[in-house]
Amino acid sequence: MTTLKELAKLLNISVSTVSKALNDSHEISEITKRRVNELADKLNYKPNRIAQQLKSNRTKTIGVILPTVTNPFFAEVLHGIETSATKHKYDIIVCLSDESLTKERRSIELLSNGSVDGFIIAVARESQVEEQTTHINTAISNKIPVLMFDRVVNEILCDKVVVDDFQSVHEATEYLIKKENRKHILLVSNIEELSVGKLRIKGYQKAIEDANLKSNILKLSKVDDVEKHIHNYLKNHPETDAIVSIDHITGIIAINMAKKIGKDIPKDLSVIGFGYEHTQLLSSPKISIVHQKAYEIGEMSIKLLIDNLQSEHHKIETIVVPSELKLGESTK
Amino acid sequence: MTTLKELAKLLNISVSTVSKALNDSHEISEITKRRVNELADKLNYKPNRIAQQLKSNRTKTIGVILPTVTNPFFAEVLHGIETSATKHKYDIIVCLSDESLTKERRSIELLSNGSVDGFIIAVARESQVEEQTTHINTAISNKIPVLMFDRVVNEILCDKVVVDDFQSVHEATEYLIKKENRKHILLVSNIEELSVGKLRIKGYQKAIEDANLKSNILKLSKVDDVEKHIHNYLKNHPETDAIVSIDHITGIIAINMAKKIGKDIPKDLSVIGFGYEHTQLLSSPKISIVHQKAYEIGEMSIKLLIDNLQSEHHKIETIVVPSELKLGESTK
DNA sequence: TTGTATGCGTTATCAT
DNA sequence: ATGATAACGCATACAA
Repeated sequence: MTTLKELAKLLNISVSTVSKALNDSHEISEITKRRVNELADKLNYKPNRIAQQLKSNRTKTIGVILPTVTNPFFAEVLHGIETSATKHKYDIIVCLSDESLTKERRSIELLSNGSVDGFIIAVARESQVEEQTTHINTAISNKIPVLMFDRVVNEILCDKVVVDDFQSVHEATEYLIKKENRKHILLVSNIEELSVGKLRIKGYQKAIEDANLKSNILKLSKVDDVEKHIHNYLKNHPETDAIVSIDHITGIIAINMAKKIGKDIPKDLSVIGFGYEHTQLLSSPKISIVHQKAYEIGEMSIKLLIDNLQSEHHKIETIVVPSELKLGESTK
Repeated sequence: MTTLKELAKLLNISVSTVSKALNDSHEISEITKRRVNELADKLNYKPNRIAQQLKSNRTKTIGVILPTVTNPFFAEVLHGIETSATKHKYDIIVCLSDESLTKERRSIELLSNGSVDGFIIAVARESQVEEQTTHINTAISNKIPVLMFDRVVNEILCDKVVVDDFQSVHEATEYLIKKENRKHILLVSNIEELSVGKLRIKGYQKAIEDANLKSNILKLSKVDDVEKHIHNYLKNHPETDAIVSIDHITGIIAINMAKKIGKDIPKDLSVIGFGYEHTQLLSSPKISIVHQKAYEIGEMSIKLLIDNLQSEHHKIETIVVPSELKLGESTK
């Protein structure tokens, strides 16, 4: 890689003159500027980023810590983060916690040595369930700003970007009750132990209670055979006339199982799930979804964190990104 | 952040002594080592990574450039990359090209200033279609090693990790012909312009020709209404008794459309698609898939690239990661 | 207008 | 066993 020193030697001028010329300083004559720039172009000179970082004590890099990236929600958030970061001339270092507290903690510690200017985190399932989050506070007290999204720890004071979990499921459930006159609405969930899962369930329960209906919740742990459980439930509860899935997969399975049993969707049974971009393509009839604005969540996260990094007096805030009920063909 | 200088001042010794003590140099007495380490622990000292990078002229960071991360294949490859990189004590900077040549080129240029020690790239659709890949060669000639995976440019000499695209589809097609005695096999594709798509189609054609059958290919461009096209094809070609999908989405749609028409799967019609982890959950009956070892591809990519970075005389090679035909319930 | 000197934090070489 | 000094590449305060 070409350095300032090399350019200076070739041009028989000093390093600082070269530096100033390249930065278009008013101190330097137009003629030297041209000489310098021409040679720099010719040798494809690029200022060494590491040296700039050391000098400025800022990396213009953000550490992004995600539980997983195979879940399309986090993948799409990452998309938003990457695009927005690039626009602001920031790089991102990505770490995956695999839902493990240990990996999450290690990643934060490893990057807390000047590698990044700030963190964007969605807390690992394990960290959230066990309420072990001191490592996040450590980063903050080390003056490394943190922004949390989606999976949030209320006790930690930092910027947050969240989805309207309660509101969106409440709305979806109310839609089924009021617009479709459904009476026996099942909620299926495989994420009830997460903060977001709890909020979504509460949204469902509120709508159910307000309508004096009975709450029916089918909790499916990871290892369970989801297909079978849903199938059996529908067999044993033929009165079920609507299903709300609070994740991006069980809704599709529910549609498949209902069809198998002979239910007509949406005549006999409505289904609303969660989803993103291509989720609706994957079922027939096309599933109705609560569409989380994952990309926007990523965008907002970067925007807020960078404001924190660059503004003199940044004010901590929590932004709620509203979801959108996107009706497909699995509702009337 | 605590620095060597601060430790030195507090202990009334020189910076170099502190540095050597922390690096457990034999030159330093046990007693000073202990004094230094104790204070370092107390103040939570961590060597500044940026300074180390400048000094050593190595970042221990790899630039990963992906076309997208919402495609579960690339998401899972990224998972493998991240896990393996962490194991080798490397960080990854992730850039998404969004299938755009311009973005891909810009990302490479931006990171070719000392930010990373090497690149892992899956070429953007646009770069591959337009055969514009000089930016990749530029990186290589700048002495920044490059590894390409999945979407590969044959003309560029560098390490490669690829899937057995030809072989896997050939095998799947042969399975349908020989084991299931299928005679009218349709191939559906929305990626025929990619190198991988072309290879997969060739694998299909070879098997078809060898069996003296007729080749039927349904090419679906991105914007098309995939559901409708598949539906119409099946209506107009009722003799169709098997479908091979060479992506991770049209196979599921095909199953749904076939059921809609009244076909019994797998009695009347077999379906084999491409897929990963949870793809099989999404259809009923569970789809049979060519399972690409995406995680392993990521792992191998890191391993090979790091070998290139660290070994004295690395030998350029191409590794083929074999896929696995994973039968579900959509085949007999 | 140009050049010299200094420092960012670390490590390595060379005294003492 | 410890310390002084230089160097990585860049940017800037200060000197000429």
